[in-house]
Amino acid sequence: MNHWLMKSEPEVFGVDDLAKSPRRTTHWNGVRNYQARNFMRSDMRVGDLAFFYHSNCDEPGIVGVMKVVKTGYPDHTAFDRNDDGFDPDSDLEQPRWYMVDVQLQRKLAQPITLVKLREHANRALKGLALLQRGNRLSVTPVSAAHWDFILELA
DNA sequence: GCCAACGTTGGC
DNA sequence: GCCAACGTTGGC
Repeated sequence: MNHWLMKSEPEVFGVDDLAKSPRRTTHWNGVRNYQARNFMRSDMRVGDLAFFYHSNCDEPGIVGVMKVVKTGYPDHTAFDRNDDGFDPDSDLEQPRWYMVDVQLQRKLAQPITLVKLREHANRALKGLALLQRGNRLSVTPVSAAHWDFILELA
């Protein structure tokens, strides 16, 4: 089983939105970066676990744990002219963008803030993609060791 | 294939 | 709102 970290801006779609979704499940649409897409399209498996990370907000950090419940399939919002993620170059026959379905397993009682994670950047969390200099990928892998360590911070 | 211009991300 | 980092675009 693989582990992941997936970013979302809480003002757009936060952990509370997921908690309120039917079956606490949503399709993770809107990823428009090839590397992040590749992770979703090719590497995510049903049963994989992912941290829900709030980005671009007052207190960036991990706020929940999700489970992948459906593997990669075409992101239909890329074909929606009225969607922010509309991509006129995406081809119905050969979709460019993919998404997965994720289900909220639990919302953390306390967020694990980016500040907190950074405290371990040079030791236990050395190499965590989220903490790499300049990293902007919205979907990144998390090693099993990092995953376990972060959960203990919760 | 190079690379300047441009747009986006996301922490601060 | 600022701006560093990075990805993409497109002219050459």
